[in-house]
Amino acid sequence: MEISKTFDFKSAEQKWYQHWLDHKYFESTPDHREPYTVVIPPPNVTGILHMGHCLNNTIQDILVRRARMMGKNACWVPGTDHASIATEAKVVHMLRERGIQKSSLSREAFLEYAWEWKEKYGGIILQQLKKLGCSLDWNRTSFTMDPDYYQSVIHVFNDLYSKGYIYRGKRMINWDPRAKTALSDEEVIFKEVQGKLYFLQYQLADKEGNPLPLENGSITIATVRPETILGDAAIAVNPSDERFKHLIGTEAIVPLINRRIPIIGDDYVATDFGSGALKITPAHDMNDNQIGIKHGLAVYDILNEDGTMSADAQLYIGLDRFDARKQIVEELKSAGHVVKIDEYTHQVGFSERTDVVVEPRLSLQWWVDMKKISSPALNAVQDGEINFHPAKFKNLYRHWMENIKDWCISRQLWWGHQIPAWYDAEGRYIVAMNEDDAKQKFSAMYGIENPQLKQDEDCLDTWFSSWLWPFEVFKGISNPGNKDVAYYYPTNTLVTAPEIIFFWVARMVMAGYEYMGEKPFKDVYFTGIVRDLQGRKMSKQLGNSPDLLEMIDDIGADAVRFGILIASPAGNDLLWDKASNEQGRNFINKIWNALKLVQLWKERSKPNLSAEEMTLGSDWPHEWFDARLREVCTEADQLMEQFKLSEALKTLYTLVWDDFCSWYLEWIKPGFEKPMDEAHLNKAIGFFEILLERLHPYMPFVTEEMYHLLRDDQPVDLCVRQMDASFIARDADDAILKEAVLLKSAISTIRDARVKAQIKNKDAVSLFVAAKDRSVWLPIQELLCKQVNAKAFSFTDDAVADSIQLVIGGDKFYVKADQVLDTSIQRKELETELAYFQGFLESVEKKLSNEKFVSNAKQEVVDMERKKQADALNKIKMLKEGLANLG
RNA sequence: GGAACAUUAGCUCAGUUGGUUUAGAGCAUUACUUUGACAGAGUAGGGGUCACUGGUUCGAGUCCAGUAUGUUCCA
Repeated sequence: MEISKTFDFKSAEQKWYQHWLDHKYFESTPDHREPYTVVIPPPNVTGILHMGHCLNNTIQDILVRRARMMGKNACWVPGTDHASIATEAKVVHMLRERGIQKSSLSREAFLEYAWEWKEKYGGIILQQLKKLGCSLDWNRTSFTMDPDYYQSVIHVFNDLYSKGYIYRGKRMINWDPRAKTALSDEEVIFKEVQGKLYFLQYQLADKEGNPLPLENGSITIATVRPETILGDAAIAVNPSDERFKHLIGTEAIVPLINRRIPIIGDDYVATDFGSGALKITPAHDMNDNQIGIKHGLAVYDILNEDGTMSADAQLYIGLDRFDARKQIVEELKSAGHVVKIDEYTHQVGFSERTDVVVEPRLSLQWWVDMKKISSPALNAVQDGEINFHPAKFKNLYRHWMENIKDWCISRQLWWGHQIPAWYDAEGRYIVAMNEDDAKQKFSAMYGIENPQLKQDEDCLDTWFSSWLWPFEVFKGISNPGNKDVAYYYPTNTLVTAPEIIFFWVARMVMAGYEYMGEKPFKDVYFTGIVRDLQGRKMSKQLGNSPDLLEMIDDIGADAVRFGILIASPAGNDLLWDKASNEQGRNFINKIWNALKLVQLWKERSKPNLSAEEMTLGSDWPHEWFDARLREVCTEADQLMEQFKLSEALKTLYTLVWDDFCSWYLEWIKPGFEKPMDEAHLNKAIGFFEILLERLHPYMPFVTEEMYHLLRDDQPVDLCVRQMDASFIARDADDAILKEAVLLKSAISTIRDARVKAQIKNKDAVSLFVAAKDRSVWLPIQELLCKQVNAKAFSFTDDAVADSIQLVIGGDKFYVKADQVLDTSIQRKELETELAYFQGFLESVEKKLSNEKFVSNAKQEVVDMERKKQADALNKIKMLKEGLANLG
């Protein structure tokens, strides 16, 4: 068959992915085999494929394809996350383009648009994963807002509530005073703002709490929001601060409203910022709120929903916060409280939606009491029931789990799972599965017939649904104990990014134990963050993320997979560069050319060659490659077990490029215009198939294509070919591996000597060996001569005149050419080498003459040093002889 | 502010309980050779006081302490 000059990835990718789908290779149903289950970290339904996905899903595909070829029932479940914030933003954007305001719509109408958007644009990313070659079981595609999934989320909320694990509580949130809504942290955009830092003087109070005149002492605080002093509950100083230490326990007076507030000590206060004294406003600052809780301070909420001053502020009631700021500064100035005003640049949060300054504000939210469900999840990782790769994340996980904070699960959004709580007009509420259930429960609890109830407007945090993912994709909650969940759960490996270890991984572990009584996965592989060459995280904002689909189109999915993986050390971030794709493409080109060579041989092959036709008599190269293949595959398997995917691929890369292409194929190559022995050829094809099989999980398309080109009657597709476990299990033959090491080094050394002595390639040389053990050279002498263009090989006991002397494997080698040798380069080489060994010998002898070393070090270490000494001495002797021999 | 992790050749990284030929690989780079599988291949070379400062030890890239820098997560 005619083979194209290069691999045509475009047609191959299209052809083989469809072929695999047609043959249902990716579909899994429970059977007698051991399952290997992976659930995809569901990408946002709004998402498009970027480099992070590429890395993450390439790794999963490698694991899944490998498991499939190793006799497991591999099941990789695809799906998407409804991503409430991101999706709602997209929908709002779409509506705006159509001239519709979200606020003008009812919840139902808005959700209709949202579903319309989801059906039309959602899940593009799943189609893109096909381009990458991902072997997902598409029949199992899940979505976190599928009807069953939705019900399961509601069920879990009810269940946790009834167990007392969910409660309502006040929390500081980001408030958008224009939209009159809470914002998630992700919706707050921080901008650097040139503002003013006001230094304000508070009078101190006497024992009765009456203000002392300013001349009798005062305390100065610094603030950028002077209007908030109306909400002050305390002044805090650092207890180690000599300037203020003595004031702790006394009181100060809030200017203008004359509120008495305590002066407290807290380590939180930075002594070198502002004046060193910090006003505490628990209702309007995140950190102040924490300090307020810690010290049991009063809370004065001075702002209304729309950002105007509230009655609690006492002054400027109904005035906008910024107007209030201007006025209060003037009043404070005239009352003599302003010490100075500095220019000050700081970060201010703005609403992504309305671009107004966000106010921190206290509000009622739903919470999960994490301490109640976290302990099995902590233990599972500590005890190695679940393994993290790399293990360093275990510490991070433990630290977080031991200091776990309650989880705020309500979000002021519509797209998502609506919180299943119903309220009456008086604010009494009930948690239930649905409205009827709620009415019934409410009547029973409060003794009210036919209550008028309204469901909570908010929806649940997206993670409150995705933490059920590993079992709910198998309907573990909506259809408990079904065949699928029993078979596939717990899953095997989760591949995800370390930044969501708390948001997602830890919570899945908790949910797994809470609802399945069992861990959700055995291993967690954390990928690195993909960065550009400047070390910046790849992101949409920076625009430094390459267009993945364009890249696949350009260079092929296999090259992209190779490129991202080879650059990806286990657990470290990777600096990705287009050049690694090129390395992938070059590698594909290399194996493609190996195929072309084998194809060429096929055309010239015949059985039972005559003596003249034969280039190579022995089977030695095949025996060696067989042993080498097993040795390297074992090594690669071990690396895979340790989740060192990148290194495993490097190992196979070297096996193919060096051992197979550079050595093995060269060794069995027939002489110019000579035929190929059919038996040799079949051996080579057999090895080639195993190499393709090993590479398939990493580069599925090119390997499948080549596998079929290698033999047109393949009994199965490579995608589902089963790796021969017994092949690997056999121990590699050590003797032949050692012979090969000797052969390779002999070839390299002699080739080097030929170059240095400027012997032309076509000029044959004669080899003489003064061997201590002649038998080691016998099996490899034929190949050695073939590879270095030697016409004769003989043993000798004496030095050979006018030759180049080399040392290979401890034996003296003489290379003799027919023409006069240029020995100048050779001489220089020998002298450099001699200097090296003399320096080396010196360092070894220094060590050995150190009595403390000889008496304290382990015997074997000392012996090793003695051996080094002896070897070096021997080497030096031979080098000197070599120099003498050059004349 | 707290915590975790990292720092080894131009780049990306290995380096297992401290000793295995005066630090290894891939990519990149340079020189030479070759052009009958190879948008190339072969051979060789250059390039590192293993971030810094101390300490433990006969011996430290490896262990300990501190410093610096970077990254991430949490505030």
